[in-house]
Amino acid sequence: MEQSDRPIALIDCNNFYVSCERLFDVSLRGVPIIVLSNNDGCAVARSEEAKQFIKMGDPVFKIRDLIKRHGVVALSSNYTLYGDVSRRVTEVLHSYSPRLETYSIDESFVDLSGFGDRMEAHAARMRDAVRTETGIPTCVGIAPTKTLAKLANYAAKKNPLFSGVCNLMDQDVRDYVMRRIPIGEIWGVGSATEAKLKAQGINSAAELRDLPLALGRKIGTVVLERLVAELRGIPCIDFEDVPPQRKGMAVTRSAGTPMTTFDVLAQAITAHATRAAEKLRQHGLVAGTMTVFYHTNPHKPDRPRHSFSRSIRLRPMSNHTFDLVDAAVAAARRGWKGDPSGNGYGYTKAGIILDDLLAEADQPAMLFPPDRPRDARLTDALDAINDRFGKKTMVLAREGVSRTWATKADHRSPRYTTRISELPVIQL
DNA sequence: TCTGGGGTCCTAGGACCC
DNA sequence: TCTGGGGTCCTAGGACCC
Repeated sequence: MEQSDRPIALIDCNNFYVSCERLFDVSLRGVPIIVLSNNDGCAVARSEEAKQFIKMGDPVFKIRDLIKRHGVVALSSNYTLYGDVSRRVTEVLHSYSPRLETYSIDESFVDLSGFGDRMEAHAARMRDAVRTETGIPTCVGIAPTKTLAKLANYAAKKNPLFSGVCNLMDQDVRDYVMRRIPIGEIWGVGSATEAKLKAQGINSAAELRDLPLALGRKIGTVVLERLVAELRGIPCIDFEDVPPQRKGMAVTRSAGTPMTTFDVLAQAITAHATRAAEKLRQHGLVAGTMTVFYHTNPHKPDRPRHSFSRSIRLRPMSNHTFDLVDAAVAAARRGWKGDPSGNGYGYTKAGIILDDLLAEADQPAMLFPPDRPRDARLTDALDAINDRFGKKTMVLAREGVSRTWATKADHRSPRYTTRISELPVIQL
């Protein structure tokens, strides 16, 4: 297989969630900031200042001292804001290349073929435009494969010499950089693969690149073999400027208080199934398979543990709230192991996963389709009311109103809330 | 002395990503 | 006390079939 000479750019926003927060609050600039996950459970984004002493994914309760000592501002996440800023960034990028793949909320691959010698200048202009028009700082990596573009982007972020744009189309520059990048930083090398490779004495991106393909497959799977090829400049991961049909979707939540009665669990399952059906309808999809699961806290191995998961075929395929809720609660009941004596299990997480998704219009015709105009009108009314008056204006009675299962953010003790909000803020 | 072989489909679980 | 949520892809192994 041949090395590619077609340049792919990866443009990645710096500390995206943090940068979004700083757009609207100048007092956050220059101070260490972290953004917390949904439940205020762990740090999912860090400013440069915070990266010095807080690791990605650190649980908040373990870093509370560090937060206090360094005057870190800890913010709950605001996904609506990040989604909107992301859309604006993508809009700007689109004016710089017709061929673009939005890879995640803060990264896009851009096809730079046809720019010749001007590709670096073009990338720099693109970066300036995003900065000027949205306020978000970015870095760009350019290389012949996606994996190398990711690597280039990493170098652009780490080494100020690149001034935000690292071009690895040149073999010598690429080799220089790859000899200095540890394998753990490579896109597709997680902790398990990192450990296996290190055991074989492979520590740098350059060493992994030089691994024989067959050995790559032996140590890992075909995935690692492809990764080695990508590091050699042979593209194995397609450029997807048309987003493929999504295969599944999920609604899962941790419970603020462990769920010890079936009633409470059923309320949570009802809420998640309701939301899952809403998501399906929003995307114009129906699902053919639904999986219900719930489990106790896996971080507490000394307590009674139980994990339940069951998949159900939905026939006909459906996006009706009632179909999903009924099936989900019935399935959940079959796995229930709680007992009223007080020795029951405390379930800390529950969720609904939908698979075999299909556009509503492509649904196979049934010989005897169920006649349910009433259900359809009901869900239409439900969506209309919740659209107009806000989420959860109308819910199934079964979901209940106590929401004892809801996440900590909704059910946090007053003191805890106070402590988070009283974290010191340094004003410039 | 000694239980067929080969194909497909499905699912659970692992690994990885942001 | 307190550890996110939502995705994708791959593989091994069981069920089933002829």
